[in-house]
Amino acid sequence: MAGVTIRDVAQAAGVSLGSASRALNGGKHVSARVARDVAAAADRLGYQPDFLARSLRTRSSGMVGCLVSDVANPLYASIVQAAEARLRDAGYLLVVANTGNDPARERAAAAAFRGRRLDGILVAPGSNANDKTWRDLAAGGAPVVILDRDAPAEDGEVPWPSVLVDHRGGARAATRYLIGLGHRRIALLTPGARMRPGRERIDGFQAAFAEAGIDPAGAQVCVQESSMDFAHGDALALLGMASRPTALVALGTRILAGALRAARELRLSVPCDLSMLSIGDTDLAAVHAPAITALRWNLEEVGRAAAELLLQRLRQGPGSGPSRALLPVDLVLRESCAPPPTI
Amino acid sequence: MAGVTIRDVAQAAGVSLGSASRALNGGKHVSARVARDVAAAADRLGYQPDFLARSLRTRSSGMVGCLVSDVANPLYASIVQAAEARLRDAGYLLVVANTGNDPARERAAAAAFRGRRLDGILVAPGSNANDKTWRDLAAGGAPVVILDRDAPAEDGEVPWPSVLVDHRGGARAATRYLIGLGHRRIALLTPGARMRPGRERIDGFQAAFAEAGIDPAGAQVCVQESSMDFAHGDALALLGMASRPTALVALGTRILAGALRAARELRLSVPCDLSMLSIGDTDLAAVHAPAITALRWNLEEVGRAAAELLLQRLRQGPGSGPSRALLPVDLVLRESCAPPPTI
DNA sequence: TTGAAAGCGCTAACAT
DNA sequence: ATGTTAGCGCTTTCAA
Repeated sequence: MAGVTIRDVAQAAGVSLGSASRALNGGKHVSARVARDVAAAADRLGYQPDFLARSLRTRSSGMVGCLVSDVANPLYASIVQAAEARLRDAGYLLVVANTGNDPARERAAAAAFRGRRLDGILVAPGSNANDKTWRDLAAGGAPVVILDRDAPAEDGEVPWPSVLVDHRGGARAATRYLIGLGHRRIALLTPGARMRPGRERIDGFQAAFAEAGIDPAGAQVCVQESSMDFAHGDALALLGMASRPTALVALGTRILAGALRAARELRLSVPCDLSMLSIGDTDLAAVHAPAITALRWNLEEVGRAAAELLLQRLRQGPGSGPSRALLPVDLVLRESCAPPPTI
Repeated sequence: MAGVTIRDVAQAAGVSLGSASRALNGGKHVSARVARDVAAAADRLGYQPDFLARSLRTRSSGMVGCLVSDVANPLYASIVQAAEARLRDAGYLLVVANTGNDPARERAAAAAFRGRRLDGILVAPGSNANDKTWRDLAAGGAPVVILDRDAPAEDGEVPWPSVLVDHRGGARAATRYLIGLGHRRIALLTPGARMRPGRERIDGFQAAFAEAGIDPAGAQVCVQESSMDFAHGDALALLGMASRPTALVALGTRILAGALRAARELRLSVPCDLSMLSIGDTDLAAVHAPAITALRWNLEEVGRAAAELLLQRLRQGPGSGPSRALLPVDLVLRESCAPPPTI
């Protein structure tokens, strides 16, 4: 059952090695009789082609790598899931590696990927520390698609294919909405100001204030790691201030949860005393009472678009097809935002 | 930079191909001078070994496959994450495939894994439909570790290595706790009665009733898919009954969320009117107000233990080391359970 | 210890 | 259209 080579099939079918190979693959330049006999023999013997050997010849492994900081993060999990689905349909296997945003681990993974001849890479770099690594990988012939991160600096050549989420537009719309409700002091709680998503959010947040011609001092940016305890402390401090923010915009599950807890402890009712807006439409936001108004973007679409961009290059070569996908962010109106209390 | 073969290294170091290979690997039967020269040459040329070619010889790819229904499910995401971490430390790459519990996709993935010569497999089968597939895989020399599922029937040979979670014990403890609080009508909302986790939970749930000598009619088992809308409808129906359950035990995020929403709509306050207990300690359970009492088990440990079981077999051969890990389930007491209302 | 040579299973170029 | 042959890059005999 196992260990049946194409040789055995050829022999059993009474044809040469080459004919068997041709019959098993495209089927071009093969007579009907040979095709039939080979197929029959392969079937009878339970022949399973050895992709490894094939890869060694064709210099293509039929595998794609995915490099993110942590697949257990729901943000990435959906991306990986969607990318895998699309790639599997195209016959590729997906290799995942968690980097924890550690440049050394990123490099190690890149080396492992190259050594296994992975055909392409989906990556969300944790910094620009490894720009050279990605450039080498791409130069080595494996297309690299960037996931919602800044692309490495150009060589003046083709742009890096990347899937970007319009965090800036989202933050701007959310802030504009709150300003429209009458809020003048709003705090943004987000992690990672160094990475694209955080930076763009802060940018959009501040842009909305500027556009509205409102005192920018009311736009509090509170950068922090994505931990509930930190968020809780920060929110507590923020809401304890003399002229406290009347609205909070908080990322994801942990930070949002910390902020909600702080509001509860301070006996601030949402949305009467405090408006709350979630960046990312998590289960928590949807289920909380009151339901939290949220910024939403399509995570599956990020993975799918990234896979698509990669497949395009895998089939048509580098530089083919569109090189960027920009995904919109929507504002989902719920019950957690209201005009600020009149003090 | 790229395309440097071991040949080039040997030539640059002025030694034979074989010597270079020996020097680059174990370094046994190699003189100090050769070792030094080869290392220097490899370094200077930026030699990157080709794992594919090596694999073809050694019949080992340095990769492990992981087959689950959906990596985006937080339950699996953490397992994958932890397994990847452990396997990476051991030099393996992790290939993931989502099966959606579809037997055909499971078989396709198994074939792809075998074709790529993956060294081992971590799998959570969606049914017993593919027992033969797993058996073939194992017979082909790739150890198969089962993740919290029923193992395929034995051949009378070595038992399948598997990592099991004590869902039965957990459900029993939770139910016992609710009974102790005075509840006599409790509903269990869980998906997948056909799979091990659901079956064991139902088992433990009913066992607790039997032990306590309570009318088993009070133990409502409500099997359903893991969707918020379904759960919401089911919970609504359940709580609208004349003698409604006074406590709900609900799985994970979606079902729990649906149940919570139903309770809110019915103006049933938790825990005064209705006790709520979560199977799985999700963010939602921890963050909800009131915080939800939950059954918790260590997902990372599932992945880590599975990787450990696999590595054991990869290194020592099949049948070596322990073949089962049984992980405990703890009851985390919070604020969502109280004695039933006196009607 | 070292070099030469075989071969892992396959595809592709070259004959026929 | 088919058979033959030459590798892909590496490890591993087998001699020396």
